[in-house]
Amino acid sequence: MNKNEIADVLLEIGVLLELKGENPFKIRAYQSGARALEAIEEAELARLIQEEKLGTVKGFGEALVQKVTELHATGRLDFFEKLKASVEPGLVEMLEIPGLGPKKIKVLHDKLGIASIAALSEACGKGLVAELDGFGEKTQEKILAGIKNREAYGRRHLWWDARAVAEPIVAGLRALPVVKRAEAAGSLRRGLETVGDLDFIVAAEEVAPVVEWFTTMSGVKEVTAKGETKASVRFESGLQADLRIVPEDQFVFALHHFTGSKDHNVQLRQRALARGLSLSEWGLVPAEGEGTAKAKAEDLSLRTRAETEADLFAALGLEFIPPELREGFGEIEAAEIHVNTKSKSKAERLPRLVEASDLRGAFHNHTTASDGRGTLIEMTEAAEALGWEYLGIADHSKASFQARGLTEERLLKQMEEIGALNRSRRFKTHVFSGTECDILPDGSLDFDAAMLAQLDYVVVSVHNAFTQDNATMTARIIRALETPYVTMLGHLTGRLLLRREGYAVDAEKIIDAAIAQGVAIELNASPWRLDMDWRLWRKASERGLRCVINPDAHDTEGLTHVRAGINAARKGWLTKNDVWNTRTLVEIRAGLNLHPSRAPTS
DNA sequence: GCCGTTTTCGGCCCGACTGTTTTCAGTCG
Repeated sequence: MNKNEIADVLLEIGVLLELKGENPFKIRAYQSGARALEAIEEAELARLIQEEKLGTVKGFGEALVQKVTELHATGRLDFFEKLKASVEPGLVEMLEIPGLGPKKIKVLHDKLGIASIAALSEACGKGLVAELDGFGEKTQEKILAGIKNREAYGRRHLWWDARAVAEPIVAGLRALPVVKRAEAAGSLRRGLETVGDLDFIVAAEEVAPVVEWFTTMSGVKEVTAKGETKASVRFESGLQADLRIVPEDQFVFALHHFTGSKDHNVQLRQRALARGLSLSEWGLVPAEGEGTAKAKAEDLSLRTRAETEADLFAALGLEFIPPELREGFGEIEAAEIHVNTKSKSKAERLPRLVEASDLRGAFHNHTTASDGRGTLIEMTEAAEALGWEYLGIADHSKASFQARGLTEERLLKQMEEIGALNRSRRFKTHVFSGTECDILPDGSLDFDAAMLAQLDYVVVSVHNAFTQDNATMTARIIRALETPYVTMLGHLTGRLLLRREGYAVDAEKIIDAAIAQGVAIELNASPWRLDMDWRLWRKASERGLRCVINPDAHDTEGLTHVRAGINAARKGWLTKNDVWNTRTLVEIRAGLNLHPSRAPTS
């Protein structure tokens, strides 16, 4: 079993133990074990198990070492099988209903024999749930509403779509006269690829006008809560938005708290405690002494002052941690301020993250020649408007028939057009001639070497036979990477967020092959791809993998998707130096090793 | 189940909200 599969088992064990009413700290141990596992590389895990050193990794004690070792070797775990058999599968699903946790589910199961959402819905309809001890009419109604909402709005939303909703709201809040500060928090601010709901934190002199504006803004379908300090609304799309209003001197603490992630917050609070401080959304105060943290936070003399999040981190001996890194994947250790920073290796320090303004172009873009909706001229014009020094055109190859893939003849014709456009000097942006060449099911390419050699660069991607097994697909892609003239691999897994799982691949083997061949892997910035996943980039980049952020644009608007790619790159700890298309035109030309017939004209 | 500059036991992040309750348990973020 590979490490991700093992991590999934540990998480599932956590859920099952929760339903059994186990000690919450035991459950947390399984969850943090799963998280720690995700941060280890496959080969590293194999080595640790082989050398019996897994126990030296934080979070793995005797019990987890034994379980992980067994899963790794045999793919089976007796403890897990027995546990699974002892819990009705329908109960797991019931956890997804808001307001229902393990305790209530246990009562429902023990007293009414309910073991599925359907049975629960029926029991609520008959009024049986309201009669249980600890339940009531309100709870019953809330459960019914939760079941209905789950069907209607149970899904997450693309970061790109959520951002489009959130940006005007932040602008609108800031424009209110009583508002001092306003920010979007939550997973949106962390740049996560999908977002559950929106969180807005506002510092204001008066609450009522802010709540009024928020609950009556356009697009609001339903006001789900409206109180003294907060309000919640739901939009037509099903997206929910929460507003929290705090006094100005608490703004930074609330913003940090609601930006999360949960793991990051837990770790930061532990760090605070180790320094005799208590951190909450109210402030940073001494942990010792009388009264709650909230009460102490109201005493200005006790509270650490923070104008910015940087102040908050500094009070805990840390550099500012950009929101994108706050996932609990080692950012706090990396942010520790050492008197002698040379005592930390590069990998242990907080990186200076790549920024949107660092990009000077991109390589994977389509035109009307294949399935794009912008012409070569339109796309170049748009790239110039973005200030790009270069634009790579990589239309589909002939095997992608459904996308009007180009034959050799059509591709040669397009190369001539691009050459003519460059020579005309109509645009400041230089256009590179490339292809998004299909990787055929056996790993050979859709164009032969003679054709590929004439291009400025070659992107290779999988567009068919998605159902091949992991080993076949991995070998297929590696064979393609080993073909001469290949510059970069397109979308590693072919996933479509919230719609389709990626095809099965061994990402680490492919990364190794790419590094060995000096081939780049793309970070496909299309908001519904963001593939290769940010969770893989940090390690891959440390090992020397070259990243290219490509929008995979199918129209002029699509070029702006690089912003989503920048987000993902930042979440993957990438610096400007790690991303190839931050290089200048001159550097890129040198790096492409262009065919003599296509030598630069300037 | 994990962990230790109070170390082999007794802790484990913190607080709000909700609904059901007369003092709090469960859930959520």
